[in-house]
Amino acid sequence: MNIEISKQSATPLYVQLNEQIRLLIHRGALKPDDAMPTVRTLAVQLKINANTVARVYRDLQRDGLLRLQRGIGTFVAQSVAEQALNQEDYRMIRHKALALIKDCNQAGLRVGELKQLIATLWKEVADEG
Amino acid sequence: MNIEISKQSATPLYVQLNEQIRLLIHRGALKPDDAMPTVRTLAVQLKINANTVARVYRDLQRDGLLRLQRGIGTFVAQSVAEQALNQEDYRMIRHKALALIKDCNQAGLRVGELKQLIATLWKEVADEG
Amino acid sequence: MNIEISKQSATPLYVQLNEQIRLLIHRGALKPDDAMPTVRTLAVQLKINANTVARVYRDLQRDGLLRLQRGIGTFVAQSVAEQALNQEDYRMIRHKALALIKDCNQAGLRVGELKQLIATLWKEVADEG
Amino acid sequence: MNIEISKQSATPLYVQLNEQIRLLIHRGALKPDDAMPTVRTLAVQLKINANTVARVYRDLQRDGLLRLQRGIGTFVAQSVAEQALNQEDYRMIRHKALALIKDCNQAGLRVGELKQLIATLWKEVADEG
DNA sequence: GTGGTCTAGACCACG
DNA sequence: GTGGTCTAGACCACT
Repeated sequence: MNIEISKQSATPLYVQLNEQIRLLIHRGALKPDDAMPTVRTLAVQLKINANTVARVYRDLQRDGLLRLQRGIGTFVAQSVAEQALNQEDYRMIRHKALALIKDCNQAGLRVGELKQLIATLWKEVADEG
Repeated sequence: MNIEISKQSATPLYVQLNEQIRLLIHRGALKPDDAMPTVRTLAVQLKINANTVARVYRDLQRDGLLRLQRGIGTFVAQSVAEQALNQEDYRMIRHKALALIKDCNQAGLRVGELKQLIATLWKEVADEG
Repeated sequence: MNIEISKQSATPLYVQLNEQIRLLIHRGALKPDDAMPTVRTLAVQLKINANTVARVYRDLQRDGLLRLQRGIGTFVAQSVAEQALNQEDYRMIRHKALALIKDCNQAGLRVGELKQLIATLWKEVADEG
Repeated sequence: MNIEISKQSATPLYVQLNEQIRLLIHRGALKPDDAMPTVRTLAVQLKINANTVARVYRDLQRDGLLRLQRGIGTFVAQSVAEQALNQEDYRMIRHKALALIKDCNQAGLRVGELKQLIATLWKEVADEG
């Protein structure tokens, strides 16, 4: 399932997990009607509490990305199909991100600074149009 | 001074501010012996509590990036000179980051997903080499 | 049979079904000795699990509204005759409820708020007299 | 503050509380920028757990009805002004609801049946247009 | 065994 | 002292 969570990060666990699943869905690694791991299974796997996983699943259901079925399980929603990137796009993004990361590493920037830079630039781009 | 903080972000204010100042120092926008705004000034400017700013200044002093002089003010440490990127490097990083952001925007990725991707890839790169 | 269940509702399925059948009985749509659909039939129709339907039938038998005859089927109890509203009364209640709902709709109240209001007022009325 | 919760109800506590606050806001009993009771205060008052209150506040913030300020408190959002019923409308709705409740009482309908009837009729009205 | 609600209580970020 | 996150664990609704 390839999900990883850092307990050290300043970013709350439930946000990390949320974004991670969103990404998996958007890049097509998770497809409509795919079964998600059960709440408890994923909790064990990530070594976090089941409530935290449940909260993320609930949030993602609210946003239309997952479908929770009591007594059955959790599935990727169908509405998600339109949002998926094509493999090409994702590979390019990943490639560029990797290059950027290597540059930062070499330049002595820490990951936090890069994230902060991205947050700032993202806002600039958004504000401009 | 060009510092911005988002109260909506899941990232704690003090982390955002910390990383932002680090970045300004590393990219050379803040140079050794430059005077930082006073705790209160910055607090007012960012509309956050002075304690939060003070905490960040303290943390950055502990890490050797700032120099607090009681009764006088706060200054960028001199030891910092070595860590500064040359303008060339920073401009390149910024440029690549902007391109990446535009790609993500076009592909429909949210800023959180990009940050998460970067966190994941950063970890991969670090673990490999 | 005209029974509908909402899987989205916060109200448990078994409560919804219970109340729905009670209402059908009280308003005279179901009369003494009428045959209820079999557990399985109703389960299929409502797209819920047969156990859930069975539980409701059992509860309603306990309350004297249904009569379960093993190997034959489920029937509306005869004792129920006394409780039936006359058609006049039911039509009036339905009419008033419809008017109320339209008002709420126009006023921008959501169904949950109306239900909550009714729960609150019902309690007030009960407590007073 | 006039909020009441029933621990017996089949409706989850957090839904009851959510709807109750929504109603107070819509009918104008809570106005923009009014301070809500603190999470812990309301929890004590209602004799429920603070997490449950916090969840409701969070949900209502997401829906734009409340504004949560860490370290300060919780306030009614300003965007809410447009949604408020005028007193006239609310009084009428309340009046009609009371009349309906009395009719049901007299006719021997239980509160659950009335709620179910309303849910059903509401859906009919919504589906028709 | 699946998701859902609720509790009690610890610890953190912020003012 | 305020809201926010996380845990551990109980009990419920549903399949």
